[in-house]
Amino acid sequence: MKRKVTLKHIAKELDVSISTVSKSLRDSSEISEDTRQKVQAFAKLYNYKPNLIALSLKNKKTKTIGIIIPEIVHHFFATVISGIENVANENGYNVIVCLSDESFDKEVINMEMLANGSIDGFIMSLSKETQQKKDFHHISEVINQGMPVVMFDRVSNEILCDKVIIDDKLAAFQAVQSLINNGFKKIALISTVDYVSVGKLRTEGYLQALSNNDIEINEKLILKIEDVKSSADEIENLIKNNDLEAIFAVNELFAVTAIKAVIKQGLKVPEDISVIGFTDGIISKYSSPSITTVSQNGIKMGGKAAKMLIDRLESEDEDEEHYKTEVIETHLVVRESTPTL
Amino acid sequence: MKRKVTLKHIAKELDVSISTVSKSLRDSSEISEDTRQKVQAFAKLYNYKPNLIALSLKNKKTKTIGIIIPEIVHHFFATVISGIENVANENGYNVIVCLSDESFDKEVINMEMLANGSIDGFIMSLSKETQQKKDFHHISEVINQGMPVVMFDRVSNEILCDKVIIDDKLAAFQAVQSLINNGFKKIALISTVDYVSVGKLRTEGYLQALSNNDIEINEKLILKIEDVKSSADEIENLIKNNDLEAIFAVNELFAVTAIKAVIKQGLKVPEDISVIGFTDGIISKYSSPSITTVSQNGIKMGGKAAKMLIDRLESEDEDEEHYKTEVIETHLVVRESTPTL
DNA sequence: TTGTCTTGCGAAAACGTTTTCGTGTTGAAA
DNA sequence: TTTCAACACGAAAACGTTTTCGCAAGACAA
Repeated sequence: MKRKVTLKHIAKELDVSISTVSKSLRDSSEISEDTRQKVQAFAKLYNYKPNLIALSLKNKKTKTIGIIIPEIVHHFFATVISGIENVANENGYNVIVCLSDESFDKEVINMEMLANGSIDGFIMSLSKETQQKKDFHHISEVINQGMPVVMFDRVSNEILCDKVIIDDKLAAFQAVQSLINNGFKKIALISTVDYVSVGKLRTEGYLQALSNNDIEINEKLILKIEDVKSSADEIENLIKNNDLEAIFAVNELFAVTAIKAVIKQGLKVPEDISVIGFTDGIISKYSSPSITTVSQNGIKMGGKAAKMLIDRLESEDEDEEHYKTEVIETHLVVRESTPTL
Repeated sequence: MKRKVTLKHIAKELDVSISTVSKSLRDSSEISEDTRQKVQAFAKLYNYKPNLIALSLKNKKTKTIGIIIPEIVHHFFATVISGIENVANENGYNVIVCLSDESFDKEVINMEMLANGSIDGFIMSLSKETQQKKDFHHISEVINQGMPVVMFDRVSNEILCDKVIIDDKLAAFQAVQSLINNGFKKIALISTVDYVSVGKLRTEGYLQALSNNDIEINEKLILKIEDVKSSADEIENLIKNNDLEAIFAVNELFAVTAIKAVIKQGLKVPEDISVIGFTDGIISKYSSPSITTVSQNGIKMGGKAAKMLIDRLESEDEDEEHYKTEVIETHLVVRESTPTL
């Protein structure tokens, strides 16, 4: 077991100073050709690699991006990480991932932990609890210390920083409009509780589409799921008690659960009831029937977020306070759960 | 924008030495009650938090675990990360995630990068390319430098280190045996190419089950998928050209693709053909029909791996060379794609 | 001989900690 | 009065870098 070799070791071995070694390795013109070659050869032989922690301390830069997301066993968030990682790597950055588990406290703890020197900037999506409490002090504190933050998907207007989102309302609107274009009028909505920002926006899109087409809004057709565990039963009741033509679900899980419920009633998708979901993940693709859904490109979102963060990190001129919000375009992926137009 | 406050700032402001500040904050008995309180009050007021990078450099410990996996948009790997993160967090560790993208080169680069001080130890699963090349020098090098490595799932016998696996062969054997118990004899296998260690082992389990029950092995019923893109067609042909009773697939994707192919042939699952998959992920759960599958508990695997790594990191006594391989138990989750027993 | 310029290298500071050791001041015991 | 311990604190080293500055030796010109 040979320990890692440092500049000091090399210096001692070659009987020169640490400075000389450092300069030699960085091809400084201060050092004679002779010495330089000798040092470089030795360093290569012993596989010298500079200690990144020491560099971080010296440069006050870690070349590491902190990611804080609610969960990772979730197709969308996984794709976002993948997108971030890609762009980060291309630019010589690593990513350190923390999970808030939808908990406010864990989000705060993780942020404070990482903010103490471990990373150069954050990319994050709010936990449900944080959105509910509307307490963002931990985030503004970090921003105040001069550490850039990029938020994605679950963002808040109360925080000034760069953001990457999709136009949830518009996307939902378009999805519901496509159902209306198919001649459907009795369209149910399966959404989340309102404090989840994206759930709320997608609900707004649904309402907008109906009212734009002079379809009366029927509260009985709107289901807001609080607890995922009981969602299957609630959805079954929704279908049983209403003579539906179509269902718009704000995520994949609700969509596939709806389809299973429809089938359980002895009805067929899409012949009897059409279903559109949100997020083009594994489930939508491999469900039977496969699910027509709004695709939100997580890879692109993550990539964009990483790019924005790195740009800000590497722009010397502190042209701050000029925050941008990027909107990633969505589109409807038509599959088997809706009639083909 | 107030910069982070350091010991030096506090020392200057209170007109004492840095040592005094440090000791005060650590409640050293060397410092008078008076000074201690003064310093602590000031530190609290200015929200002092020690710089973790400086601590890492001093202590030669980063309290960070490096994870290297082939991909993250993959339910199993995501659950493993989740399991690791959980245990790591409980023990005051962070995790830094790198993706090899199934590429040997990326795996090497990522490892070398992290090995230079950024982390205390690795948890990893081999990329396909690495398994194919059988080149593990980057891993043994790291181990040689005294950095502990824990491998999971895709491991290699050529590397001596702690490992966490499932008994792939046994699990596959049991799955196929359960099909045989149902009276099936014409059982197809959909597997990966052999250099993927788990694919190979699961194939062995399949073969073992057949031969244990004196069922002749029919090479035509064994499909080894090289390229995922063409898998759907290959699987369709397999089903079309053989009068199958059951299918055992070595992963979720192959299982769900098989089901779709069966349905496309106008046949029914499980009435005409039964299907068993491997890995209890999103797909198996939400497919229609839902899929009977071998569950490999990723959370548990990740948690175990993290525990093994942390134990090794924190055991002062270097009782090395005493590596363990933990086997996580699996079990068959029976769902709709097989007859109920 | 003196002064100046280059070349080649080393000393030291800096990043932010912790910790060991040294030291000056008290107060009390001898 | 002297001696010694206890107390309270500071100086400095250490972790591994990079970089600024200084310095010695030699070359060369005046």
